[in-house]
Amino acid sequence: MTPGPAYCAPGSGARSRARRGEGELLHDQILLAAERLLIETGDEDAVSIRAIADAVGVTAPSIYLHFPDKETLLFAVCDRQFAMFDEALEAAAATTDDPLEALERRCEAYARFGLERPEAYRIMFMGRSTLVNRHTDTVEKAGTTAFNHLVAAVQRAVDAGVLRSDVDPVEGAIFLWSGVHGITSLLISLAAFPWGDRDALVRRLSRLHLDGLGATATAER
Amino acid sequence: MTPGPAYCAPGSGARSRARRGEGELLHDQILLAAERLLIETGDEDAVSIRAIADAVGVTAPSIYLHFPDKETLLFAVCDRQFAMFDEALEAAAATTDDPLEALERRCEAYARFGLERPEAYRIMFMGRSTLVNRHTDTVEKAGTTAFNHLVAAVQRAVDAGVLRSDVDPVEGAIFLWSGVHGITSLLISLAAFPWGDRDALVRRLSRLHLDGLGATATAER
DNA sequence: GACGATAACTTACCGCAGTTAACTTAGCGA
DNA sequence: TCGCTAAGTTAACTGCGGTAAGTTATCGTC
Repeated sequence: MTPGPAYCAPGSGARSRARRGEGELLHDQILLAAERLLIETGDEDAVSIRAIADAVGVTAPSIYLHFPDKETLLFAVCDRQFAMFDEALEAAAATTDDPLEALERRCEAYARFGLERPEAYRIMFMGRSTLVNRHTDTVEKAGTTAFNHLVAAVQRAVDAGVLRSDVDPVEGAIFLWSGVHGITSLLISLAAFPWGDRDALVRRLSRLHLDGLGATATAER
Repeated sequence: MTPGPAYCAPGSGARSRARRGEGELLHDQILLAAERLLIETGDEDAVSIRAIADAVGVTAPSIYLHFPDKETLLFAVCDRQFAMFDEALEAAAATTDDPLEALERRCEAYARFGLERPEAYRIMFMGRSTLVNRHTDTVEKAGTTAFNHLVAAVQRAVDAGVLRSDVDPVEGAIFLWSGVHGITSLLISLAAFPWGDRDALVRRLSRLHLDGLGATATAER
């Protein structure tokens, strides 16, 4: 919004032209530089083509040898950041045998992920639909596997009799997803609201969501 | 993102300079034109200072006689769009005497509002926190009253014995808010996801949320 | 070991964006 | 009628995403 000197780092300078057949090197360096800029500034707008090029030590048009446009580049950066998304959720769920506890830990891991990479999360899941739609492949890659895993996890909880037996696993998954996305998204955007302890809030809300699906208290609770 | 001719309408042309003391006229015309652009294009980026100025029939710098910068102008537009937000939720809740039903209708009205004004909703509740924070006054004006009303509504439901008695009204309100925001936000951003019938989905999810707060089935259910 | 094809860039430029400074014009009171 | 000043305009700045055309350096080949 506000103009002004956006990139100050005079470029690491050192970069020399890649050898023949190694043009893809720049591709990766661009991705890394853009990722670093996005994380450090926490501001999508600060990640300009020129800033990225400068950080890599190359001129702006060179970016377009490897990415068709800035949008695609940004989504590619987010794709990298989401690479471990599903794995993180699966890993969190795998830390317990209780299918209900597993769902809770999945929710907590989801929120943690979003809050650790707020700009990537915003770009992927909180953008204009016209923009997000233009990169359905990337967004689906980030979300579909995790969503299917969530559906399966809900199914397991239903099968185990710790959720109401009439819960449709897909609807239950949408319910949990929208719930945990809701709090993650609000925490990202309305950081100034008096949320109190974020982790505790996420835990309590996750538990309330599971209650909505008829969560049965298990022995150790 | 993609450059190109952003505003085609050659301006209604007709506008003539305001009389002395009536400079505020332009202020309102700018707001209205910006609002119209935002709604018609459904694209925040299409609402450029030049496009607004052109629509009003004035030159770009004139905008700055009435708004310090584009951000403030955009939030002022959203403020206008949110003017009826709380009223809409209160009106929806007032259509029933059942405090539980009232909460459901409140949730449905919330989602309906967000889906009817997606860009305003996105700017207010789904933006970068740094940006949203710069306009806390506007965002708080839009949200605080409605939130307090929600807290009171939860309290009434608890008092009526249709929600679990140990539900903290503030936490319950945050739970409902994040839940309905979650689905609203996802419907806005991930329009391509196979949600099925949106209204029905919102209703079912709202009901599930209330179940999470221990909603007791009332007679007519 | 010169040579030329071509991969890997750079230079120069376009139009649009938000914003500012300086200038002009029109209305009103004295 | 004069001059103050509110209500604008003109011209310009910098930075942005993106393109077209030119350059340079590396490589296989003769």
